[in-house]
Amino acid sequence: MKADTRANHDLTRNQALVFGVLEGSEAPLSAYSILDQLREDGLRAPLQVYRALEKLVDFGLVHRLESLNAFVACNHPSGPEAGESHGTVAFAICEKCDNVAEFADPDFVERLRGWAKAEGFEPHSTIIELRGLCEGCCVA
Amino acid sequence: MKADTRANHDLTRNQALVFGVLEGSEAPLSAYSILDQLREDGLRAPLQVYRALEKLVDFGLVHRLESLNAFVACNHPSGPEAGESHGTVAFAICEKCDNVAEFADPDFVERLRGWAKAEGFEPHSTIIELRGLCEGCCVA
DNA sequence: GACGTAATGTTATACAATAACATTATTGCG
DNA sequence: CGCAATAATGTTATTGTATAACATTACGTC
Repeated sequence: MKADTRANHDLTRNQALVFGVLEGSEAPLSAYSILDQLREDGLRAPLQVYRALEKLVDFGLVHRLESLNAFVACNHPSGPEAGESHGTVAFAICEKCDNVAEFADPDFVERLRGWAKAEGFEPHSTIIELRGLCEGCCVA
Repeated sequence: MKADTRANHDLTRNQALVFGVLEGSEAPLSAYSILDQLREDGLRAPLQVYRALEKLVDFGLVHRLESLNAFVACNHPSGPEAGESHGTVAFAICEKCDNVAEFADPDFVERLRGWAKAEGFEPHSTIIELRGLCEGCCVA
C-alpha cells in the first residue's frame, strides 16, 4: 500500500506499538516515556521510537506538540480520515491535568493565510498551541 | 527598579551580554550558540545563559521560538515598550534564510480567545509559529 | 552593618534527538 | 523463482537542549 494515510493494520510492528501507547494515554508523552513503556516489547533505543513517531506524524495519526517536546494520538473532532486530514490544527494544552484539546477553525486559518499572502510568506506548516487551564481545572 | 519591563541599562551584566548577542544576530540563536559567543566574556556554563534568557523573556525583550528551541530579540513592529507589550505575537520563520518576522493580528487573537471562551479554556500563553519561506526566499 | 533577596559561578546530571553503520524484511518485476 | 530496490529494524555512540543542587557574591533597605 502506497497511500500516505494508513489504516491501523498497515502499521509496522514498531509503529503499531508506539501508536498503541499514545492511543492509550490521556496525556501527551515524550519519546523517552514511550520507550519506557515498550521495553518489555523489545524496544531498546530511542531511535526506534523516533522513527516510528516520524512515520505516524507523516500519516497524520500523531501530532507533535512543539512546546512540550511530546506527542499525542490524533484526536480530530472529525477524525484523521475526514476531509481536511492534514489541515492546520490548534491545540489547547492544560498545564494542570495535561489534557490536550485539538481544534481547527477554518476562519482563523484563513486569517493566517491572509497575513502570509500579504507578506509574501509561504507557510509549509503552522503551529498553534495554547497553554493554560482547561474547563475542569479552571473552576477547581 | 522593580518594574517588570526594564530599559537596557537596567540589565545585569549577563543579561546585557546575552541580549547584545541576540540583538546583533539576524537569525534566532540557541542557548548554546549564545554561550559560544560569550566564552571570551567569561561565561562558561549553559545555566548562565539560560538564566539570563529567562529574565529577558520575562521582560519581553526576547522571545523563545518553541519549534526551534531558539531565541530572538524582540522586534515588535511597535516595539516592546508600546502598549500591547505582552500581547500575543506570532512568528513567521523562514526555513531557508532563518529570518523571523514577528507580527500580531488582533482579529486573529480575538478569534482564538473566542474559541477558548466557548470551551472554557483559560489560556496563559499562546504560541503561533509559521514555518515556511519568506518573500525573498520564495521567489528565489 | 545586618538581613532578605536577587544574581552569579560551578559541577554534575537529566532529557531530547540524531549520526553512522550493519542487518533484516518486503515489494515489485523480469 | 530469483534478484534488485526499497523500507524497516537493530545497535552503539554522540550531539544538542535544559535543569538540579549547592556554594558564593552583590545589592537594597531599614
